[in-house]
Amino acid sequence: MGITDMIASFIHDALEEANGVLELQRSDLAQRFNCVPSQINYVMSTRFSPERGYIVESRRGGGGYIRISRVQVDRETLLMHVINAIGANLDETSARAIAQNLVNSGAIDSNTARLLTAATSHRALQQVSPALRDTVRADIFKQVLLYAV
Amino acid sequence: MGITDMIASFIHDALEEANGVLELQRSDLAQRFNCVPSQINYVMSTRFSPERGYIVESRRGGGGYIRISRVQVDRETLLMHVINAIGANLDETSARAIAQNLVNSGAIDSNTARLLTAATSHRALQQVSPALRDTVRADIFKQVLLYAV
DNA sequence: CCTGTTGACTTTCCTTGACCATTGTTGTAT
DNA sequence: ATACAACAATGGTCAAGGAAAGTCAACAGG
Repeated sequence: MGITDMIASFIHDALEEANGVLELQRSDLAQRFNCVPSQINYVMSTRFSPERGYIVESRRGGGGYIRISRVQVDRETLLMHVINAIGANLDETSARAIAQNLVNSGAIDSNTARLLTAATSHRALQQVSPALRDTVRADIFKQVLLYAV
Repeated sequence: MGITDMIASFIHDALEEANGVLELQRSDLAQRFNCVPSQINYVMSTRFSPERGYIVESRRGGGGYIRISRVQVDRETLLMHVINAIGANLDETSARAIAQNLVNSGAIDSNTARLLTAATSHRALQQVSPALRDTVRADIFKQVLLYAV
C-alpha cells in the first residue's frame, strides 16, 4: 500500500473517532508519515473531495490547520433515526446535544442548529407548564427536523 | 489558538457583557496578553472591522482609549421592531404572514422562515392548551428571531 | 499512460519592533 | 494669571520576518 492510501486510511479512522469532523496540521501529518507536506494536498484532493462526501476547509499562516468534515449522504435516513430516537419527551440539554451532533454529522448547518436551539429553549417555552414542557419541546424539535431541514 | 484569536475572543465576550459598547486601553490589553501593543491594532483591523459589523474609535495621549461598538444593522432594527410589534400572542395565520413579510423584505432567508413556520405550527404546539397556544407561539417566534440576528 | 511522489516557489496570516502622532501635565518666564 | 516649552502618556503605521498551507511541474514506477 502506498503512502497516499495509508494517510487516507489514517484520516478515515480519525474521522470516525472524531464523529465526522477532524482538524489537523498539514506539516504534522506529513512528518508522521515521513513525506513532504504537499503530499497531504494530494491526499485531500484525491480521497476527501466533495464528490466523495467530504468538505475540506483550511487556514494558512501561524496556527494554520486543515479541517475535514464528512458530509452525511443519507441525511434523510439519519434524520428519521434521530426523530424516532427522540421519543415523546426531550429536555433542553439533550436538545442542544442532538442539535450539535446533527451539525457534526453534516445533517444541518450551525445556523439551523442555533435557531432550533432557540425555538426549544426554556425562554421560548417558559409559559408551558413544566409537566408538559419536554413533550412540547420534542414535538417542536421533530417538526422542525421534518419540515425545515 | 494564536494570540490574535484569544484577544478577539476576549473582546467579543467583554462586548457581550457590556451590551455592545466597550472601552479599553491598548497597552493594558497588550500587557494582559503579553504581546506588543500593535498586536491590538492587528486584532482590531482583522476582527472588528466595519465589514464585520463593528466601529472602532480611539484617542491618543493621556487617558487615551479604544472604543469598540457593535453596529446595529438595518436588518437588526427591523427585526427588533417586528419583535416588539408581535406582543404577547400570535395566531398561526399571522405567524405565517409575518414570516413571509420578513422574507420579502430580505430580513430573513426562506430557510429561516420555513423553520419558523414549522416550529410555530399547530402540529408542533398540539399539546399546549388552546388557551396558551398563541402565547407560546409568540414566545417561540420572538426567540427564534432574536437568534436569527 | 496513469497514479503517486517530491520539492521549489507562492500566498496568506500572524507577530514583532522601530518610529510617528496626538493629548495631557507640569514648570517657568512674563 | 497666561503663554509657552518640555515631558509624559497614550495610541497609530508600516515594514520585516516567521509560520503555516497552496500550487505546479518534473520525475518515478507499475
